[in-house]
Amino acid sequence: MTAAPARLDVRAISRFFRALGDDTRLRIVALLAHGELCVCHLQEALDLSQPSVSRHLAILRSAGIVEDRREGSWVHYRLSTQADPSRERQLRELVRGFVGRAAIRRDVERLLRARGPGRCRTVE
Amino acid sequence: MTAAPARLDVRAISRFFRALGDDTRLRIVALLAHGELCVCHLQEALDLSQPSVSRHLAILRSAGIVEDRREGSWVHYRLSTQADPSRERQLRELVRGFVGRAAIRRDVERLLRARGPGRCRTVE
DNA sequence: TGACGGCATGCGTATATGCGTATATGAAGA
DNA sequence: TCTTCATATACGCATATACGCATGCCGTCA
Repeated sequence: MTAAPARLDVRAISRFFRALGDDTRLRIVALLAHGELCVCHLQEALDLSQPSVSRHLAILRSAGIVEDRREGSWVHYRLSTQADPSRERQLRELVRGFVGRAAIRRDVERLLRARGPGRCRTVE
Repeated sequence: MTAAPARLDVRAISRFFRALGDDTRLRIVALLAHGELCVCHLQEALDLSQPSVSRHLAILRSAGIVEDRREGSWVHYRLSTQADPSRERQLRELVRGFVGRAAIRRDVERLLRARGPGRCRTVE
């Protein structure tokens, strides 16, 4: 009945899309579509500075697109399940459009070459 | 084989999402989900200045989300069919999440109250 | 406890974006 | 042609965002 929730509704949706409206963050989502990754792996796959990766992850997190999980020194990020079914479908559709595509193949190759699908530096 | 198309690919997708990452533009998409509308109707439904509406429409147009059609003095906008099937599903999913929701009901009411579903000022 | 590593954040700067005002464009009519 | 109306765009300003650099925080381990 009130107008407040409607506006908040739109704002949450626009924030969702705005978070996805950036090349780097799309590449992050594409990488996380392959599974959980720690920040250091993302950093190497994306070939970006650590603060840059961290901030992009913060934006994705505040938009509810990713979740983090601490394990020792490392923080692992993964795509989070969307509470709103519509947004869940949006995200799945995006991921579906990415996986296997050439768009971010280079990132995935760099990821695998640098570290492999295992854990962080401890594995070496 | 080249890296260029991949990067362009990501850029086109990010531009698509960035265009949707704004409250006003989401409201426009929601209104256009009901059918074709001219700029003056959008302006009244959104209660925004004419240049503002025009600029947002230009952004949506350059992102390939809307198309325009000139009819006399008026320009009618409608949601455009996406060439990429994934983006087509994205857009449909967004629209589906909007229609009938409270989020933009106020806009639609204002639209109908001001002009009705017919043509522009000529009808008066 | 002190050193180190992984990650987050504060800060300054460059750039991008949104909005209001004024103006240009383009079509229709007097 | 001159005017008017609908729409688009140029410009200036305020704000938001992205990035590099430095630093802070918090775990682990010696």
